[in-house]
Amino acid sequence: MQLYDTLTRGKQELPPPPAPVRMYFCGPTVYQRAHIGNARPYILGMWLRSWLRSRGYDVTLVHNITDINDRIYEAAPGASAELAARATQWYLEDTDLLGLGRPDALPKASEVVPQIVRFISDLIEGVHAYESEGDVYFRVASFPEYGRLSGQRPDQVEEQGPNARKDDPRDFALWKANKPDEDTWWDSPWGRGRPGWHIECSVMAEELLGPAFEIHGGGLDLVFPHHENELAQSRALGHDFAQIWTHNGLLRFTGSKMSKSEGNVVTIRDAIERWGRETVLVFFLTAHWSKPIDFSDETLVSAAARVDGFREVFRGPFQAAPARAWEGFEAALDDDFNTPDALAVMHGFGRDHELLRRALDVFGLASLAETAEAPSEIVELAKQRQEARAARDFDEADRLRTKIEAAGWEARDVADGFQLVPR
RNA sequence: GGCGCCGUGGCCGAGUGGCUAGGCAGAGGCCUGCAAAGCCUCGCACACCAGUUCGAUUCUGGUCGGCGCCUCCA
Repeated sequence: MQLYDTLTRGKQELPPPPAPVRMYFCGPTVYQRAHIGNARPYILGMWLRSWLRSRGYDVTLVHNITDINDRIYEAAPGASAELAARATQWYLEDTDLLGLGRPDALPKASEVVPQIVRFISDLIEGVHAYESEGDVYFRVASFPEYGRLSGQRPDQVEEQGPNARKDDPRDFALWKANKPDEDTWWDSPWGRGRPGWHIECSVMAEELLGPAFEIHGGGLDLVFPHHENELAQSRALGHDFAQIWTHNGLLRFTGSKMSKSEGNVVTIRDAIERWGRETVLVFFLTAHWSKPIDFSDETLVSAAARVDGFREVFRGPFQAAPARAWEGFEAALDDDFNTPDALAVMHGFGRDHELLRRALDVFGLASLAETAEAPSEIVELAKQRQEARAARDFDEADRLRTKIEAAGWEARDVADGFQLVPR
């Protein structure tokens, strides 16, 4: 099993099963309803866990929730904690709609503040951090490896606005002194304040997975500065931290990135309400996880057609796939979790219900194998239609078909009678 | 200014130094009372320009174009 790793810019091999695979995926900042782009790392994490477990790995997936952040203070002056709690609930509800279950742990930044304080204290004890008027900053110059993950050179990074508290404009905040309009804070050796953005992830990951773990995931837009800084903080303390960094491509919406600041947002709920959870999942399956993907009517319509196609397979007779067909599926996913390739293999399963069901199950799509039972009154109409056809009264047969269709079912003639399929 | 990703047939999208990706949409046919579903058949694909090579969509360099990041965006 290998995965593309941002740090080494190449595919990295995982040790063979049943080795432990500890995964940390960066989750959302909770201050409003999550958009469909936020779902990508969540879905990727859940799918990877599912696949690796079926391959015999001992998998632990941690997916964090950032509930301390400027955006939250801004969005709910005087009630930031309440908003964070509510938006956390929204996120859980919305991702639950995808039907993939939950990660093994969903830690929140606000629950690990004491550990964060300890982590920062350790950095100050070395040469890597310093206190300044109630803030604490990471000293980028103290860490020669800085920039390896993102390829950024600290001296080339765009000039920031002046901040007199920093020794060097490239330094980043580990702890921020409380401001008058910030209604949530914690006490610390440096006074009242709250953690900076990046430190929480280093702490939560190491808290739950240890100082060295296998996979760290998140959106491509987090490579710099977020993940670069996480890596710097942890390595500066001598921790190995993540071995493989998986960064998922971003969703595009009418050409540009879907993001809250662009205002071109479709929430997870909206997407599922409009397209259904299966179509949304298949949509994500159609592109490799590391590549950008366009959220458009065209791509979703195409995904919906594919969903119908899979459902159709289970309505027809069983026919065994060629020998070794499953191996192709395994090979596709073992090679950098190539879901578009796996999808092509799945189409090659033909009418082998068993194989297709097994494959769909990896992605939480086993529901596509379930065939719907028509209500008795519809079955009755279909029987009447069969009689009309037998009597060669085709006007009556077509009238009944129209009636069946109006009730949401499609009457098909098959060799030994009829078949009713939801429309 | 710096860093990174990407350009494949109408659309989506894998992949490979020479051997059919696949799906969606479309055209024709078989089947059907008519359909639907299914099955069969079909379409000069690899941004551009050089180079390496017996041979490049695949490697190298450049050009053009799209996208992302540059200290609180998944």
